[in-house]
Amino acid sequence: MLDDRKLAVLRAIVEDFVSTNEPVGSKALTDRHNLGVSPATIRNDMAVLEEQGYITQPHTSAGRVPTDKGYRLFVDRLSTIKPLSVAERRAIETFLSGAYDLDDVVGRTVRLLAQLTRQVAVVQYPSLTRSSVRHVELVPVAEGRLLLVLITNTGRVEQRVIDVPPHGSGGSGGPSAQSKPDALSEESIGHLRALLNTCLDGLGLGDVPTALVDLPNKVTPDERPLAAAVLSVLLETLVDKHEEKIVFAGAANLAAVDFSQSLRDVLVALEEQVILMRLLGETGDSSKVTVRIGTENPDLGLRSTSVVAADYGVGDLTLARLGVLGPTRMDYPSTMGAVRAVARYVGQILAGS
Amino acid sequence: MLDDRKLAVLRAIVEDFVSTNEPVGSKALTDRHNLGVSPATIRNDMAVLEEQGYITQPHTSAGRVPTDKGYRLFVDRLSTIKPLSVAERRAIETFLSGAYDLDDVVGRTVRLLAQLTRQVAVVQYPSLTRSSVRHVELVPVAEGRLLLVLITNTGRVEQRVIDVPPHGSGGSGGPSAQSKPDALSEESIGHLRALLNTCLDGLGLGDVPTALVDLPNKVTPDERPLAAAVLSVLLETLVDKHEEKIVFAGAANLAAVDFSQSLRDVLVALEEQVILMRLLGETGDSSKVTVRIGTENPDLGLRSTSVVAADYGVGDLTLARLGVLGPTRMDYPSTMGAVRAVARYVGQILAGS
DNA sequence: CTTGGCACTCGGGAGCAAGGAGTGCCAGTC
DNA sequence: GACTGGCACTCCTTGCTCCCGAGTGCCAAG
Repeated sequence: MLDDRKLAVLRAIVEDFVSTNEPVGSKALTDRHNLGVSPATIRNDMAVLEEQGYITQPHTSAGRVPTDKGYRLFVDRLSTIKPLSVAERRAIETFLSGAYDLDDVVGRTVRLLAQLTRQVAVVQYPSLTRSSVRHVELVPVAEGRLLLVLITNTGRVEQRVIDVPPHGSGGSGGPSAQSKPDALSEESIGHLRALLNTCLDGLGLGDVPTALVDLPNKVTPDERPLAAAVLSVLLETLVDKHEEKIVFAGAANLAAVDFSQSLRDVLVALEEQVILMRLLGETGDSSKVTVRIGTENPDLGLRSTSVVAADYGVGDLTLARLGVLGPTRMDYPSTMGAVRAVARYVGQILAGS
Repeated sequence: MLDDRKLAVLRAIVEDFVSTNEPVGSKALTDRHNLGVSPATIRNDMAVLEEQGYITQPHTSAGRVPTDKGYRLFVDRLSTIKPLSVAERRAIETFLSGAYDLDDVVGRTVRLLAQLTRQVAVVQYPSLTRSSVRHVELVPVAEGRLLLVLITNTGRVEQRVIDVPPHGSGGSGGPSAQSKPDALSEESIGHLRALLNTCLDGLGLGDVPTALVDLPNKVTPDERPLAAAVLSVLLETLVDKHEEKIVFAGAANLAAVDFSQSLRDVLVALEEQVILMRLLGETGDSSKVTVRIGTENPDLGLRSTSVVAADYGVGDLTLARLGVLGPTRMDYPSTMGAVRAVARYVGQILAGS
């Protein structure tokens, strides 16, 4: 259906259009690529490509522009991911290895990716649900107040304040709870802390609720209100934070491209966590870069943008996704190379810290 | 120099131009405001205002537009801050009181302010240097690794990983350090934790370094490497985090305004922490809303934007600044009202948690 | 199947005229 | 002396036509 030369023509059209941002005509094609045939022949090929929906012309008497379908074919069959230069790799490595906590890793990653691709970068925080408990800490901060700190193996630290009722109030408090004036004694807290850590150490966050159902039965009646309060906040933390955090950088790069009128839509999408999540898409084949082109995106306002994304994680464990958002008219091979490289390095950094 | 009527004319010009975004002429003025005089009189007044530099005309035969100087006079003498409606106040209160940690407070605040003003909101995280230590926690997370958690009275939580050399290595290690196989025993950590907390509790962060200079002398020789490692990381944390974090939201609102060509400059500024810091400006009179108009801004790319900012804090203590960035053609009274209100509520929320 | 030639189609830019908004100025009035 | 109506003037904006050029589609010939 499409012989080799027609594919070569399509590839040439995509490459030329990406670099010049102008509809490309048959003459320009034969000039810039030595295809060995005359413009007239190219015209015939282009007519076929247009009929099949791979290219289109903005108006009669203008050159051709790839359609989403054309870009798709280009990405799938006509191009290979372009690896980064040695200098770029080294820059990534040194830049990322200077980070000292998770916020910093994510922040540096997103800025790096934006600068590397000259587009908008998006990075999702490592998922809570896929990581496991490394440590739980309880810290008294004031009268009747505790701070719960949850540390995961991915370096994420969650903190929440717990209000502990003075004593006797609440639902299931036994009569003996009133015998002691203060249930927040150092011993009670220490006991509970030890208990939590032995119960939960190394456990996946998804398994925490089941592991803790009978926690109140494992403590003395005195400590029961405290345990109940801690338990409820802990579970709440796991649920609340399930909605994952996501950040972006490089919005200024959008202004460089000519985004017709939809720039506003893109900015709106960037500020809506939910939309961004959907854009990055589901976790796919690990270590595979995925591309969503134009109308393949779930969002209506982003009809003319593409998303290049990949999973990242440590070892076999996928933690989250990161990617790049730009115009459909994008240098896919380079962008895919940058995304893949950054995803790998982030995994390494997270594994090392 | 400028009689009352001329001031009224200037006020009317600013108000009309803000709402219509079109140069305003003498006819339109007499139609929309009953100034009690004819267009011809207004024209004379406008000629004077223009001569003095308060207004200008884009081209002959167009209406007048306020200059930065004109806006300045308007803000300083011709307008009063417009308080929010009851419904708006209530919305702020309920929206902010749902927050559960500092990140969430700041995140909600910036989104709220952006939505309220329909512009770009900027919020600086509460300054570390101005807050005080509420608690220090040490948590062993792995062989030879500790997590240091620093909790401040403003709800900020800083965490850093500490690598503790196994034993004997490092500079000042005495020979006796080798007698014990593991300096990270529970007792050592507990001891150091207690020591840190008694030394630092309630101390301003700026005073931490001096309070800790002789920490190594207060512990047993065994614990000295540990203490030194913790100390150095703690001090480093205070220094590093001095460069304060700042976030923005509402970039999509920029697309609504017609920002000539400088949209890119604005986006660049928003992504540069340093520039944003400078824009918000120095802490001024507490509880006073400050306005920077157009060229009064330090940044060249923001010649046509204004910044409305205010301090926020708990009680008399100023913690940081927040504000709004928009075109010079902005509804100053309403924006100032929103900024002031949000700053107050954030203070209350921070005081309560 | 490829090629050169040729007529055709549009979009974009230049040039021009009409329309309109707004000003500045002047002489007259209260 | 301050305000007002009138009037000429400026210059932006809009709509229009015309022309040019890039690029195509088709056809007949190699």
